[in-house]
Amino acid sequence: MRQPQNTKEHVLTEATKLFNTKGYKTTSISDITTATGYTKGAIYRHFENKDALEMEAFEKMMSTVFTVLSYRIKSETTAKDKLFTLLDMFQNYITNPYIKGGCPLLNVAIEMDDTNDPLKKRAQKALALLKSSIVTIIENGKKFNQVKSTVKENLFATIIIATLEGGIMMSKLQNSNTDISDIVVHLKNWIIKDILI
Amino acid sequence: MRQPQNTKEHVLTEATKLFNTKGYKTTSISDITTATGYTKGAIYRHFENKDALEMEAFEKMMSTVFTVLSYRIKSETTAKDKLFTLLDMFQNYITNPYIKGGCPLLNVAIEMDDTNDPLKKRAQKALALLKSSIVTIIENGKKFNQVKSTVKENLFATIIIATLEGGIMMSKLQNSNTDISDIVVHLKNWIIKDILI
DNA sequence: CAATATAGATACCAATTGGTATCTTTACAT
DNA sequence: ATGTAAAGATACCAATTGGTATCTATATTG
Repeated sequence: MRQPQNTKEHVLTEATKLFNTKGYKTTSISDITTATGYTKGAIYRHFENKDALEMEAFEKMMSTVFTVLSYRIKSETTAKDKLFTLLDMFQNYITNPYIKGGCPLLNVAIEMDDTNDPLKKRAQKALALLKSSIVTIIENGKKFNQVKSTVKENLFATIIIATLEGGIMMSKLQNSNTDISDIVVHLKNWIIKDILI
Repeated sequence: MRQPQNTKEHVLTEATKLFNTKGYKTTSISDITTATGYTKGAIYRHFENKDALEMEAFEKMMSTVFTVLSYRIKSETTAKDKLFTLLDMFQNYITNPYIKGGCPLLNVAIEMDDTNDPLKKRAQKALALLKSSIVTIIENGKKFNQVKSTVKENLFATIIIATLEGGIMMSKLQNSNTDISDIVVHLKNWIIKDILI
């Protein structure tokens, strides 16, 4: 009864780390008890079951990342600055990680193969949200004559996300940041050359 | 004693399917016994342990894919045709899969977090091989005046792979082929516009 | 200060895990 | 046809899995 809210947060924080590095299904409850120092009894008081813990952990990661992301994007005024901020955040997420283990979205997308997995459905929503925020930047950029009218916003968003996520995969596999860094530079050059007016 | 070679191949084939969809660590030996109809005794006669099975399964996937890939690339003469063939093969691997579950390289890269995991090391080699075959295409393309001399072959290879793999991830997450298809079209246009002479 | 509700610890559960020892069956060489 | 060696089946193992029932300790409310 000491600080239940604190306990839950602590469990969630450690579980998040483990899920994003070891994987969701391969992280056991006892992995979490040893990481937190709490017992099963404590964990199951705060989470109905392991699935619920997984979901809350993923949701925590996404919400923190999207909160910062949307704040930073709103702080910028031009389409260029908004896009570059987004790219920088992706790069920074890998080179100077707040949570280790790479992109949570990518990790869930690869680990969950079952179409009906609630976690997969949640990840689909997250991807859609990320995509739509890029689409919005382009749409507004067109309005204010900062982005070429020929740019297809949906395709653009797809390419940006795919290239970043692929770069994250390569960096993760090779334990090196060069790939994701090179890719961000390339995407910036491409945006300047072919996207912006 | 019926057909030991056949049995091993059968086990390997089913294990491969399971590993590439369910995941390596989350696929149990009994998953494989039910998929093949064989018993544990049969499996452990052909494979020293589960790790060895995982490794052989991954190696099988990579070797078949690289065999076809290098054959097809060699069949083409120009840098453009070689690159387009490679892109088409990636797209086809997803839209009309020989093995379901997406790219084996991507799957292993995300699932294996332990740097010393032999499977991860094997995947690193596979990525290096894929990269080098793209680099070679560009190098030869330059020699024969088909590719702009300003193209940085290593960066080019990184971008191609990252974008493809990211597209595969997106298609896998959304159970749709539109992303990977759109991305292949985009990469072809980019190659024509900025890479080829 | 006492009563109550609840956070967390302990001890268990059946099911499943990777793995092994052993038994049976089958193909093939003699 | 028969003996042998290897292929595969059966039956087990300890360890671990997610989960639960219950017990204890503690913070808050009256």
